[in-house]
Amino acid sequence: MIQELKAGYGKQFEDDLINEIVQVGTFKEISEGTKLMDIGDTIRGMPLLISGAIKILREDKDGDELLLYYLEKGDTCSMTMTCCMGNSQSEIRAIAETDAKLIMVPIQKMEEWMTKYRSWRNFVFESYHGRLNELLATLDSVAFSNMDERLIAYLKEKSRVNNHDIIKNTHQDIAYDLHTSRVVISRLLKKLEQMGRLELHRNHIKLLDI
Amino acid sequence: MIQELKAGYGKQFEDDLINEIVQVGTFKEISEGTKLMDIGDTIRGMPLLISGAIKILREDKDGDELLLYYLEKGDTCSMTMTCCMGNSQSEIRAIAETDAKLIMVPIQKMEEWMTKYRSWRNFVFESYHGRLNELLATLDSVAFSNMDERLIAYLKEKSRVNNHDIIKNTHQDIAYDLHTSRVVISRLLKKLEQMGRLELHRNHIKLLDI
DNA sequence: AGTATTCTGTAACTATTGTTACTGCACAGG
DNA sequence: CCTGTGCAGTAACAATAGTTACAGAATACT
Repeated sequence: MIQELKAGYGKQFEDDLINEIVQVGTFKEISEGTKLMDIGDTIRGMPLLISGAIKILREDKDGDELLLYYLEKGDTCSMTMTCCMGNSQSEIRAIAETDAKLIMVPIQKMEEWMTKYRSWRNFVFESYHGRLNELLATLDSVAFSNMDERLIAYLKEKSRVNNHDIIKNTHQDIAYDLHTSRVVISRLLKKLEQMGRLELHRNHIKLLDI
Repeated sequence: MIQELKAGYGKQFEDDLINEIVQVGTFKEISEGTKLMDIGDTIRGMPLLISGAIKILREDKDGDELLLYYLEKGDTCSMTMTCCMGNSQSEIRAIAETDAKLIMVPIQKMEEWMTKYRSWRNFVFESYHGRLNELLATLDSVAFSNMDERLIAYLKEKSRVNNHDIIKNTHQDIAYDLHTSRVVISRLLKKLEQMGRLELHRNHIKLLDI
C-alpha cells in the first residue's frame, strides 16, 4: 500500500502524512461496476483514489439519474468531505467506472490533518476547487448545450477517462448518464455514424473522429 | 464596521479574528445592481457579506446567462476562494441583488487565517459546502425540471431573498436569469396568473400563492 | 400633447426532445 | 437448433421550448 500511495501522492504529501495514512487507512481494490456509495448512505470514510476512475451520479426524486463527473487518480470526493460537517448523508451515488484502487481514510482524521499538515489542507482545497469547477462544467453543458453536443462531450470524456476509443456501453446506459431516453441517443448516434465520426456495434461504439 | 461584523459573524469568529478582519478589511456599501465582479476579472479580495444579497451568474461563450445562486448575510464567495490557488480569474459574475454591506478581505490573509483560526477554517469549509450544495440544487433544477417548475422555484427564491412578495423585474430580466426567452416567461406567467397564483403588472409581479 | 421607447400579450410557426410502438437481429443457454 | 432476452433501428406522434412577428398599453421624453 505504501508504494501505491507514494506513487500517487508522494509528491504532494510529506512523509509524516504518508505514514499516518498508511497506519489508519485501508487499501481497497474494487472492480468495475461496484457501487461505492449511494444516495442517503452514511459516510464512514474518505476515499483517496490511486488508480482507475469513479463516476459520480446525481438522482432526482423520480429516480432519474445524471452523470456529474468522474474521479480519477489523485482525486477525492468533496461530497464526502462536506459530510464531515453537519449532515453525514451522501447526496450522490458513486460507481466504479473501471477497476480501481483506493485508500479509505476515516473521516475523523480529516480535520485533525487539516491543522497538522499544510499539504493536506492544500489537497482538500484543491479537491474542492476541482469538483466545483467540474460541477460548473456539467451545469454549463446541461444548461447551454443541446443533446447532440452533450453526447459528443460525453463520448469524448468517457474515452479519455477509460483511455480507449471504444465505448463499451449500450445506448440505454448512455441515456441514463445524460438523463434522456434510449431512442434519443440511438437517433443521435446514428447521425454521428452517418457523418463518419464513429462506428456502431452491439454493446460498444468505436470512436473515429470525435 | 466592528459592530456590523460582530452582529453578522460574532458568534462564529473569535475576538482575535474579528480584530484582524477589522484591521485589514475594508467596509463597503453597494447599491442594487452594482456589478461586483465579472467573468475574467482578477480577484483581489474576498467578500464577507454583512447584509443584502448578491446574485451569482454564469455565462456561456455566446453571452447567455444563467443564475447560479444568491449569496446572503454570513456567506462568502467560494469561487473567490478557489482563485487563491492557481488561476485568479473569476469564472462567474456577481451583481448586487439588493443594496448590500460587505467587508473585503485581502486574499493573502485567507491562508494565513486557515492555519491560525479554527473558526476561519470552519467558515471557509462551510462556505464551500454551502455553495457546492447550491450548485447541486441549481443543476437539479436545470436537469430535472421543466421551465414552469423552474420559474416557480425562481420566484419563490427571489421573493425569499428580497424578503418581499413583489418581484420588481420585467419578464425579460427573468428570462435572462433562467436562460430562456421573454416570450416563454410571459406565457408561463400568464398561465400562473390564470391559476390565481400571482398578479401581473408592468415591471413587477405580485406573488399570491407560490 | 405628441412621440419614442419599453414592456407585455398573443398567434403562428419551428426545432428539439421525449414517448410509444413495433421491428429484426444477436447472443446466451438450454 | 430453438427460444428467450436484450439491444438497436425506425416511424409516428406528443410535448416542450424557442423564434418571429406584430399589436396595444404604459411610461418616459421633449
